[in-house]
Amino acid sequence: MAASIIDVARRAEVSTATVSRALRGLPNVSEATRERVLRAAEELSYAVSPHASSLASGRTGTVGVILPFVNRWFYGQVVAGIDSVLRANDLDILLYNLGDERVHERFFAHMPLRRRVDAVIVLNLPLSAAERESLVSMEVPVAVLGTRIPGCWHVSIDNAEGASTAVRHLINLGHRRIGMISGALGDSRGFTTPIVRQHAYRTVLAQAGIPYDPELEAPGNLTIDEGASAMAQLLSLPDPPTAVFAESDQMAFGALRTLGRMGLRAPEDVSVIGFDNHETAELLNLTTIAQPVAHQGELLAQQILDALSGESEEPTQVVVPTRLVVRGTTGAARVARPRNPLSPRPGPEPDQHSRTSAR
Amino acid sequence: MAASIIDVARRAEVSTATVSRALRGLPNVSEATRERVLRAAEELSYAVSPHASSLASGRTGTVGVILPFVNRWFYGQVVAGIDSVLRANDLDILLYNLGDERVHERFFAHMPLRRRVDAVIVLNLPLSAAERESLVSMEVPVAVLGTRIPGCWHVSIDNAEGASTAVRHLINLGHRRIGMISGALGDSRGFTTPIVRQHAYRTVLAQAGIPYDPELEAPGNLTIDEGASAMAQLLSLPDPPTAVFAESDQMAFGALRTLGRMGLRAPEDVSVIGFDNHETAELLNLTTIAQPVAHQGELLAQQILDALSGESEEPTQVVVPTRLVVRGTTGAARVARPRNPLSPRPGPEPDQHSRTSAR
DNA sequence: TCCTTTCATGTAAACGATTGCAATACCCCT
DNA sequence: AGGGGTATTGCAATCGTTTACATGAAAGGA
Repeated sequence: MAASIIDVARRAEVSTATVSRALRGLPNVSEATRERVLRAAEELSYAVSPHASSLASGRTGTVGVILPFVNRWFYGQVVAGIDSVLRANDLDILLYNLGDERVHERFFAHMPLRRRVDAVIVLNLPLSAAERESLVSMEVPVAVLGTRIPGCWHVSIDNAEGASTAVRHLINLGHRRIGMISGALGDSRGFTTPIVRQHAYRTVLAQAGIPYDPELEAPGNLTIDEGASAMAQLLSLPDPPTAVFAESDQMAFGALRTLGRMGLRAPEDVSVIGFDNHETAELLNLTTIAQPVAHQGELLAQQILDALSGESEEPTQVVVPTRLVVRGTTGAARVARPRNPLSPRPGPEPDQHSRTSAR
Repeated sequence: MAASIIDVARRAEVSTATVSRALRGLPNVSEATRERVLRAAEELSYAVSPHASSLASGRTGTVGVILPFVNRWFYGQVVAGIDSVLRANDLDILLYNLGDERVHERFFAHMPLRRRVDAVIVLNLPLSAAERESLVSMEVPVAVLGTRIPGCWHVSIDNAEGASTAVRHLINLGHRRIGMISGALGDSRGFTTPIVRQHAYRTVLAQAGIPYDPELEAPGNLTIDEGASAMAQLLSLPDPPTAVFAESDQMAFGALRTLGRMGLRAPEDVSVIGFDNHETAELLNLTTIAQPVAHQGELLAQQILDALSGESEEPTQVVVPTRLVVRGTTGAARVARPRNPLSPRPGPEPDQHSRTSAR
């Protein structure tokens, strides 16, 4: 059916070895021969069998990408970034969506990527120690987005810095009662990113001398709907926040929806800041912490290329900067104004801690 | 390094043939032997080499998915749908993003999927006749979303029906001057979906006796930004539309943004209806035509499974229904109201054509 | 008892490349 | 003319399975 290397060899009147060399542009093939082979291959519309090639050479020309969601904006962007640089180097993408817990378990039980890919890219997946172990035991370069794994390449943003900036932005606007919609998941799987951001939130508040109130932290699970209910929960507090930091834009969108449905406005009634700079953030005029999403994908892919080409390079770790994008949903705290139409409360006294931000 | 089938055979004291049969659950293996083999494989933590297996058997356990964008909501949803059913049947996904024109060309020049996948799923890609040809010449089942290709499996929505419903909705609300933001691309590649929807728009207008005005059709290229400028263009007409049908929600979002920035409101000043029921549509309260996106992915994958299992089934073609979702961005035409606060213009005289909708 | 089935297993030939090594041819020096 | 490189090319082993076919044993029937 499809022509094999033997057919090409016969037609070009050389051995299969020469065909192989000629086709892959290896040296030590005379120009005349190479042309003859190329022509023969062309005439037979020959294409190498990737499986045979992989079997013989050990290389697969494929990179496995494992991630928790394919249908979320963030991951789509990252994959697009990965794809663009991998494709340019003729590497294919084998996609593994491990969102479902059982799929996740099966994946690590059988390791279907074993001998199947030249490298692996892991996007933001919470992995147990044993799972990390089996990942590195595949003996191929692994690049990880988000969490750091010893021996693996690594790309991430500075989540602590980004979250701190967000909270500081609110504090600088005069807010003292600052809520947070966290991405801590209901299920047991531990994404680390939300935790880091949450920690930064607490730290910055503490630095500003604002007492910690666990009621101000509502879990949102990173979705619009959950963000909406989290906001509803926060607003139902006896002393609701005047500003809210949502750990993701999606949750911030939900928060804005709740606000709208309750007849409240941002930033007049409640300031809202998100995280990601989702494509819709501009549309909704959401203040947020921007991170270069697709670019992180490109960086991961580039690391893979480095690992694959460079003989014995050490894994690098790159941290890309975040950026505060001020739009319309954050504004000065109402306390700063003479009249305080909503939910009057005792203004907390400035305390003894140092404070860097202006009031 | 990694154990091979020979190691397992040795340890279980059988031949590799028996190992192969035992491991794949083929009949004609005694229970005792099967257990022995399973144990040996377990102890060596043996995993079959997919490449060797593919080479020998001809099956790859992989399905190629080719699409024009990975980072757009629609495609993410579809891929998620595909993934869920393919994964459940232990088929892997090889992702090909052919958004870039040069990548597209290279793809069809080299056919890198040839002998590499058991089936192909094509998402909404505009293909030339020659390209369709090379696709079917791969001799594997092909399932296509959107356009119909002879000999291929097919899933789509009824675009004409959906678009007609959208336009009829506006007409029923009393609108006579109805603009359209079309997805017709600037570049030469011909996605068929936008064209079908555009055609339906014209047809329904004609049926309602509304004269055709090419100025009311603005190209939007399916993005938020382009949708925004298309809306700006429509609003700058001497006689701007009172309602706009955007061929995609993304473009509708852009349209809403333009409206907002110009101080206009939907539906009071201009009614807007989109298409897709994008996750953000609910957030923005956008009236739209809903289509089951992820479900279409599942259907495509299911077709592939049918094609792969069923011996000689004929390709099926399934059309899934769309649904009008009325939200807050469409409302009765202003003309129906006594006062007309914005952009007064010469009310077009009722013309001689038949008219079904109330004024 | 002998012949025919049926079942379990082994043998060895694909599958379609890559690649280390050997072999040849050619060139340049001395 | 002879010797040592160097650039081309071919040979054949190898990668790790699957599978058609052969073999042999056990079982069943007449």
